[in-house]
Amino acid sequence: MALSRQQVVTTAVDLLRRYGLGDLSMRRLARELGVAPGALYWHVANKQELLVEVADVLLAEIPEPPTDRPPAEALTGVAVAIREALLRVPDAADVVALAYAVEPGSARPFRDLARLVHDAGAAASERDEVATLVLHHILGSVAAQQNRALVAQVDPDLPAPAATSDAKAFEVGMAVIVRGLATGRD
Amino acid sequence: MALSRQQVVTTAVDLLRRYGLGDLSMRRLARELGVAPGALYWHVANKQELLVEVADVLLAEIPEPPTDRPPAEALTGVAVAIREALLRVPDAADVVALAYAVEPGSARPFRDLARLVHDAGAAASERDEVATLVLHHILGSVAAQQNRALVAQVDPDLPAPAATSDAKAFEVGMAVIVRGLATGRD
DNA sequence: ACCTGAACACCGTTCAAGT
DNA sequence: ACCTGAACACCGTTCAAGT
Repeated sequence: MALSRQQVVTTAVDLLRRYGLGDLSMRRLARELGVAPGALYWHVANKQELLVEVADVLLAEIPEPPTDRPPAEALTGVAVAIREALLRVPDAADVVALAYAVEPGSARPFRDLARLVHDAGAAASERDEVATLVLHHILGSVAAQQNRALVAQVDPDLPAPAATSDAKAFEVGMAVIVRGLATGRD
Repeated sequence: MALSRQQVVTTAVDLLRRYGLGDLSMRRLARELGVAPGALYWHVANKQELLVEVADVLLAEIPEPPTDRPPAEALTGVAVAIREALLRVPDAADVVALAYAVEPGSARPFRDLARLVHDAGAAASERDEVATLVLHHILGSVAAQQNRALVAQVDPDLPAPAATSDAKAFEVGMAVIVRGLATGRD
């Protein structure tokens, strides 16, 4: 049966999940699908477009935030949930950052962030800016942890990964943001 | 005369500044230096090590913060200065993020950030965590703006770059952080 | 409509051999 | 000590030609 765009994207996500961005090449993907490399370009314009599609799949899998908690707590909750979801996929931070450059704010988790930032007390005029700050904190935290793991594979004379202290550091940052929000309310 | 490690790094920085990360290949660098690709590997272990060296050069060029301003203002000042310095070099955010994974907190501008975060009222126990938050905000902001410019080259049917609104958004984020810091003081 | 074969113009890295 | 030549195992993308 004929190859489909869906199939290409799904297999790409699978490859990313299993081996990381370094092994997600158009040629490797074609091999995985039992097809010549050129065939992919009938379904997808180029690799960048494919990666945006991959990022959309990853973001769509992030659970929606519960609605029964106070706003500040809920905001930290989604931020942590997004962070943990991305941490599970190798190089997810890089892939999502690229997608975010192409279509900023279009993914659902971003819109969740913006809404909760507003509920947590931000002025309407600052909603998107603060949501972006939270997003940068998430992506930066995930990228740092994932890149550190990647570097440690090659260069094993570095400080231990210490994932729990990364999580702690992330929450300290979120607490500062939440406090800054509440203070800004008028 | 023989090639030196310094020369390799300096030429790499030059290539990055002029053409971006996409044209900073070991082979292109060797050509620029009038040498065979293999020669580079006598001076540098691999490309990753070279990029860390390149990042160190970029960070070393960032001016030191003035000491005559109130701490909160000085903190925002360095953050803006680091952001502007990195914005001038294509793909600087990616390069610095990689270096940060290898040697977190070793570069001088990072230490400046941590010191000013402390002066601005953070508990000593939260100093590095908040400095990291500021760093993520800087790198995220720079990466978003630079990747957006890069994408616009290929895909010219997107919203205009709007660099000034990026700068505004960055300062809104810094204001939230600074407020969150002051509130946390005891 | 969908895919293959083959090419084009590249990569990072290694390593025997030269000077 | 420092570098070349040549190779190894790859890339992303294009495009005539096939079915």
